[in-house]
Amino acid sequence: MSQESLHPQLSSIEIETELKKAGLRPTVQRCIISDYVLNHAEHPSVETIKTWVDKHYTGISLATVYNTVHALESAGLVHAIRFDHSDKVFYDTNTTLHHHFLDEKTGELIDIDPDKIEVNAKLPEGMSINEISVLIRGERA
Amino acid sequence: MSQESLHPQLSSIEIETELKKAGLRPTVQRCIISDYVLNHAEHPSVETIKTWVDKHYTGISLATVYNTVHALESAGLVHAIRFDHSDKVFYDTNTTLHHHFLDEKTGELIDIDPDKIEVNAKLPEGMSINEISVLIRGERA
DNA sequence: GCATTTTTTTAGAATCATTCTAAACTACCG
DNA sequence: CGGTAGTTTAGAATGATTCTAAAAAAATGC
Ligand SMILES: [Mn+2]
Ligand SMILES: [Mn+2]
Ligand SMILES: [Zn+2]
Ligand SMILES: [Zn+2]
Repeated sequence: MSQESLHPQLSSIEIETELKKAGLRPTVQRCIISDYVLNHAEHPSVETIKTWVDKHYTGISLATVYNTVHALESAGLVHAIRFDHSDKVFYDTNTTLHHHFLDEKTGELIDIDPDKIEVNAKLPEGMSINEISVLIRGERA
Repeated sequence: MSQESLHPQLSSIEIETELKKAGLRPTVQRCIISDYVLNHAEHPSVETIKTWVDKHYTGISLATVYNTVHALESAGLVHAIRFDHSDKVFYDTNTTLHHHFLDEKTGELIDIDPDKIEVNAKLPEGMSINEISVLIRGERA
């Protein structure tokens, strides 16, 4: 199974649809940012997004990048995640439960399908589980 | 097995010893802060530490709290950790590999002994594992 | 002990990520 | 059109953290 199967990419047309569905006007800025975040990036930070946007377009403000990721988050299209190795927030396109592999050499963060990781927890009495997330640190050949 | 068994507490005397062993002078400020962090707190943030310190002593600066947790971190006596639910760094006294349970009601973060959680990962070719950490979100009765 | 040197502490400034504000702009609607 | 609501924007504000440079304390050497 390829990596992409975890991240079904939306076409540019579908971006507009998703934005509208979420009650957001598909403005030119939102479409550009959302297309990058939802279709082309993996776990980007706001800085990553802004850098990409600046390289490909002109005049999109940092405030709009923040506004847009917040809007996408409220719409449930991305999740905000944090890791020990950075003080930045990363945005995860994959909003279904999954795990992560952090390549400690490159800093790359890779999704791991939940059925690739089996977790068996014997918790103390009275602890109920809502969600389990696993972070594996390692290296890729 | 009690929670404490995961966090062998050092006596106040041992704090001085640990600081010296790490090449740090056991100054009064460092002893106070380190005793709180290593013996009495669990996963405190700098804010938590400063608040506690201010309540029990006078004239210890925020800069010294930062300096001290950084010194403890360099000495390997604590680990810095971050979670999705907060933009603050938390300091973990338990420097051996272990997992965490986050009580989503109270925000409390509880250590889970690694032999209470079994993880079985089938990673793609070429990914080697250095470390696995599990975060369980849920509620305590 | 006292002078010298080194380490530590400190207040406040600086930085960095993020959020807020308020004004300019754009889209939609009657 | 003209009004209204939604959006973008620059820059200010905030909050966590780091830096700076000077004062204080501790160690060292006579
Ligand atoms: Mn990034
Ligand atoms: Mn705290
Ligand atoms: Zn992911
Ligand atoms: Zn812990």
